[in-house]
Amino acid sequence: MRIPVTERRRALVAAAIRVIVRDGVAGATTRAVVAEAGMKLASFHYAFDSRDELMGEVVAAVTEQEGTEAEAAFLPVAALGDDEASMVQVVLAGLDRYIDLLVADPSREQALLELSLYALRGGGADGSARLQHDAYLRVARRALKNGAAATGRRWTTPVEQAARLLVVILDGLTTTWLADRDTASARQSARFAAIALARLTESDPATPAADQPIPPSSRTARTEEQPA
Amino acid sequence: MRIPVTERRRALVAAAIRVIVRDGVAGATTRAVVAEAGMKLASFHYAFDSRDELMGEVVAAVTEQEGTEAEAAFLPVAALGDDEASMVQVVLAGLDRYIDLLVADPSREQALLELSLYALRGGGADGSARLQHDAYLRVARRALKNGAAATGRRWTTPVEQAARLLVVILDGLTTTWLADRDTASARQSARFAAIALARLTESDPATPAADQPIPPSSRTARTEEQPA
DNA sequence: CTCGAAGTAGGTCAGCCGTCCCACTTCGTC
DNA sequence: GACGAAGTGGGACGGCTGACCTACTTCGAG
Repeated sequence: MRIPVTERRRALVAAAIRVIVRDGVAGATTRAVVAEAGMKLASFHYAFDSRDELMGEVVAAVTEQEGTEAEAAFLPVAALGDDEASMVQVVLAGLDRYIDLLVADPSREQALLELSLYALRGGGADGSARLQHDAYLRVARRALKNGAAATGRRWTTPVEQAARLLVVILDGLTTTWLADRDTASARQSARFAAIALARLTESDPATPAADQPIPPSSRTARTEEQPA
Repeated sequence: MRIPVTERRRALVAAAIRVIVRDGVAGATTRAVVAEAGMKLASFHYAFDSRDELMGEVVAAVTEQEGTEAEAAFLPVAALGDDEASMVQVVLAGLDRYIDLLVADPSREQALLELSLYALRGGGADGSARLQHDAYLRVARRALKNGAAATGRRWTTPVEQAARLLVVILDGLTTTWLADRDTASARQSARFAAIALARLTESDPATPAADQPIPPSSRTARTEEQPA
């Protein structure tokens, strides 16, 4: 089969991610990756100079796709009232949606963690671990801004700090759930975290509703979509 | 040199931990470990049946020693008043002390994370990852109980839930700081977390002070020991 | 002193790793 | 249809891995 280099690189990165999810970073040998991609070993070194180069692209690709997924988990918040309880619901809905993702595909999140540690140990020569973290921070900041806007509230603390706290919570929820697989407890922890985050907001007198005016009482809860 | 097997095992486990801290789990080959321990390869297979057996003991040893360290970080809390602010100080002092540990020896905490993921992937045939997590939970529960007792407060939420939240926070602080190395932000996150945890307590009318009666106003703050 | 057990030394084994290489085929271009 | 470039095939390389094996030394008990 004749495949242009660009597409072959893409296919190899995708195959590498699949292997890493299945067997871990240590299992992602050049042979395992090309086998997963249905290629020959020579094709690998035709598309990439080295395994490290492949892993670098893997980290980048995974970071990007994780960012968009996390964004999807946190973005679709229905506008609610501007009381603190509504803010709790908004944050909790996002956290619960993230836990859904985590429970649905645990080995994926574990692979992400392994990749972070790999990047941290200088695997990605540049500070790719830092880039990964920054991407999460950016998503968290946007999500928190949107959440506040949707409930007509504002942050009483710099959004950067709140966003970092959200990342801390997300990371903690992940590693802890991976260790004990206790979904109910994870949701309980998420509830506490949501309350804590919501307390960092107050009703915003300037913008009582979101940008576009929304009937303030019609669309209510509906955050109970039987999580597990 | 003639060394009894038991002690040789201990020495090899210690050497393995040192290698893992320095080069990661992947770098902990049998040869690297025996070189670190100043032994010959044959001595390794005389003391251990396989590398997996070694790694099992490494995980167990690290779990235990981490537990005692975390306990040391959280235990020495001076008794304070029974208001919420005091409770915040107590929790924050523990978190700050943990961050001190983290900043002082980052590669150690990273090694711990790598070992967790290794154990998670069935490296430790039994659920050794679960055991690790349970050990942390136990320490967290004890620390929170002591903290409440020292300030004459009680938990309005089951201590198990609060302890799990503390573990979530600890894990999150660790992974996040490892990614961005932003100590000031980490302490800021810890402050939010401490406030959130302290809110889960209330003044306990039954025991206005700790077990031993302590002058309720004399010893105050002293939690500002210039952290970093 | 003797003798078996405990521990040591050094070499060897098959297997997997990343990387490289050269002969081959397929393609686009003139 | 010729020809150089782009891409493929299969094998080979040295190096490192975990594991093993046999000869040797040292110890403690009798």
